[in-house]
Amino acid sequence: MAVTIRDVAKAAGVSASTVSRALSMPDIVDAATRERVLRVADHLGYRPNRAARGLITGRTGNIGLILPDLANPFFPSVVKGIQRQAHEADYQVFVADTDEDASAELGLVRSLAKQVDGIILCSPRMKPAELREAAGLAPIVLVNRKAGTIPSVAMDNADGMRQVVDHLVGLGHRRIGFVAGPRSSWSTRERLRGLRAASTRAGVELVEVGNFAPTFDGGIAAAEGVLIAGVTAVVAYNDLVAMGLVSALRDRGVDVPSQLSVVGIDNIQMSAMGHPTLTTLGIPKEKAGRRAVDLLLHLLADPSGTATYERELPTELLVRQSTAPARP
Amino acid sequence: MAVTIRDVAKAAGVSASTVSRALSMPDIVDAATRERVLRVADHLGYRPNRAARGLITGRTGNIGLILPDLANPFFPSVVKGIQRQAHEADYQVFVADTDEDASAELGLVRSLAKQVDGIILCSPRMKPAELREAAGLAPIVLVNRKAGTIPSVAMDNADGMRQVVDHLVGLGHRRIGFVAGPRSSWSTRERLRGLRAASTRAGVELVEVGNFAPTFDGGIAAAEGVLIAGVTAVVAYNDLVAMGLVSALRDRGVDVPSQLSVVGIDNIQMSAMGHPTLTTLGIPKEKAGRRAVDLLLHLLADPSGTATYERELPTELLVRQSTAPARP
DNA sequence: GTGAAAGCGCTAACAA
DNA sequence: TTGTTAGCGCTTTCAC
Repeated sequence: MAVTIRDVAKAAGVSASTVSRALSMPDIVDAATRERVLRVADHLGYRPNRAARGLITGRTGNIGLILPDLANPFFPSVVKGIQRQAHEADYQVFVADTDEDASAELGLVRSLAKQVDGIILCSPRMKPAELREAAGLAPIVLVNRKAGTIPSVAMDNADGMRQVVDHLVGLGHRRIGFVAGPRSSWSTRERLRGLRAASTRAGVELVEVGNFAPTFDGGIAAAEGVLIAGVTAVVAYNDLVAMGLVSALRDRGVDVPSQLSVVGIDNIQMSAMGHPTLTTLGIPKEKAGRRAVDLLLHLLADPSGTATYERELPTELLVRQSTAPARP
Repeated sequence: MAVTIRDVAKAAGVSASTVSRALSMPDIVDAATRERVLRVADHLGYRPNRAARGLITGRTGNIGLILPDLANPFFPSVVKGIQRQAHEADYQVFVADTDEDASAELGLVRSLAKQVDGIILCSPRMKPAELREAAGLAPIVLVNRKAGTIPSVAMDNADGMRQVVDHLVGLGHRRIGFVAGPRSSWSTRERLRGLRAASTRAGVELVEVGNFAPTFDGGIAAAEGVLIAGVTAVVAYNDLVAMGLVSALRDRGVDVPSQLSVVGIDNIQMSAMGHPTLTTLGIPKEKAGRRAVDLLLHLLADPSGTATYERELPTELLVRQSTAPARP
C-alpha cells in the first residue's frame, strides 16, 4: 500500500493529527516540528489521499465539466482555460461529453454531483426547469448561457453583433443575411437579437435565412437559402457554419468575398487556415474557461453566493479575407 | 447532508450491509428484500458516495487521461472514444492537458496516480526511463507509442505508409518527400521507417525534408524545403502540417495537386473541409480511445497482466483532392 | 502546541 | 440470507 499519514507520523515521531496540521494549517504548529514533518513527508513521498480527506471535509478537490461535443473545435480552448485555472487552484477536472444529447446533461449532473465540488456547464441545452434542478444538485456555473441567478460566463453578443454589422455596413452592404443555429440555442437568440438591434440602428436590412445545425454540414445546407435571400453579406452562427457555407458557395461557382461576404463567429483555429481565411468575431475562449473556474471557486468559498454576476466578455472582430466591399 | 446508505437502511428496515449488497451484489440478497431496498433507495434519491467506496475497495472508479494538447484536433476524437467506453463501464475520466510540456507529464502522473485506478497516456513525450517510473506509479496504457511491455494502442504505421506510397507510386510519382514531425516523436520514427521500407520496395526515392513542429505553422515552415527537394509528391507528418504546407505552397503560386501532390495523416475533421480537400491516411481515432480503455480495464481486472498486446489498429487511405498523377 | 478519540460513508470479514 | 463489527485515510473536536 501507499504511504499514509500514519507512516509519516511514526517516522517523524509525532501523531497523525500533527502531520495533518503541519500540512493544512502550517501556522498553528511549532516551526521545528512542522519542518521535520514536511521533510519526512517529502522524503517518504507522501501524498495525501484526497478521497479520504474529502470524506471528512466534504470537499473533493474536483470540478466537473459538461459539454455537448468535445469534437466541436470551439470547446478545446475553453477546456484548456478551465484546466489551467483549475490546476492552479489544485483542482482536478472531470470532463464529460454528452454527444449533443440534451437529455443526457441532467443525468450527468446527477451522477457527477457527489464526486465534485461544483460543475461547469458549457453551452447547456437544458431547459430552464432542468437547469434549476441541476443548480440544486451542485454549485453550478454556466458558460455561453444565462439563466436566472445562476452565475454565468457569456460573451457580449450585443456588442459583438454591433461590430459585425458596422464592419459590413462600412463595406457598403445594405442587405445582410443571418444563418442561425438551433432555435433552442441561447446563443442563437442572443445573436439574432443583437443583429436586429444593430441593423435597425444602422438602417440596413436583416434577412433570417433559417435554422441550421451548428456544423460544417449545416453551413453547406444553408447555401441555397443564402443565395435565394439575395443578400450581399451573410453572418453565420459560428465559424464551422461559415466554412461550410463558403465551401458550398464555391461549389456553386459563387466566389467569397468578391460576390458574397461571409462572417463567422468564434475564431476557431481553422478559421485562419482555409482559403479564403475567415473574417470572424473572436471570443476569448480560454479566458472564458478561466473565468468560469474563478466564478465557481468564489461560489464555493462563499456559498451564500451574493450575486456573482460578471461583466460579459468582450469580443473582437478579426477582419480577414472573407469580407470585401459590396458590389454596387 | 445527502442521503447516505444508513438512511436507506433505516427506511427499508434493514442493515446498511444489506443495502450495500443489494446494490453491488444483487444476486446474493433475497429478491423481495432487494426490491424493497432498491425502491427505497430510488425513492430517497440515494447515490452511493464513490469516494467512500473507493477508500475501502481501493478502486476509485476514475481513470486519468493525460495528453499534450487538447487544442490539437487529433485528440478530441480520441478523448470521445475514451469517454464513451469509460462511461459505459461506469468510470469517470479525469482529463489533463500538459500544454506540450513533456516535463509536466510525469508530474501529472504522480499527482493523478492516487485518484484514479489507471492512466491513459496519449502520445506521451516522456523518456523511456520516465515512462517506466510512471508505469510503476499506476496501471498505464499508452496511446500512439510503444515502450517495453507497457500495454499500448497504436496504429499500423508500416501498413499505413505502404498504402500511402502505393497510392503515390500508382499515380506515377517517383520521388517522394517526407516532412517529419519532432525528431523525438515515436510516430515520426515509425512513419519514417515505414516510408523507407515502402519506398525501397516500390523502387522510388524518399527525400527527408526535415523536422518541423506538428502544426499548421510547421507545415508553412516546411514549404521552402519541399520545393527545394524537387519532389512531385510529399507526405506530411500529419494533416495539420499538410494543410499548412498546402497553404504556403498556394501563397508561392504552387498549385496542389496539379504541381505537387500532398498527403496528410490522421484524417482530422478539417482535412475534408478545405480546398483542396486533403488526401490523408485515416486513423480510427475514436476506436483507439475505446481500445485504450478496454486495455486498461483488462489490466485492472487482471493485474498479473499477462502481456496484453493488441494488434495494431488498421488505417485507411482516403483519396481526396490533394493528390493527382505526376506530371511527366 | 500536541495527542487521543471519534467518525466521514462505505464495504468486507465474520457471525448468526 | 442477514446483521454486527471493524476499519479504509484522513480531519477535527476535545483534552491535556
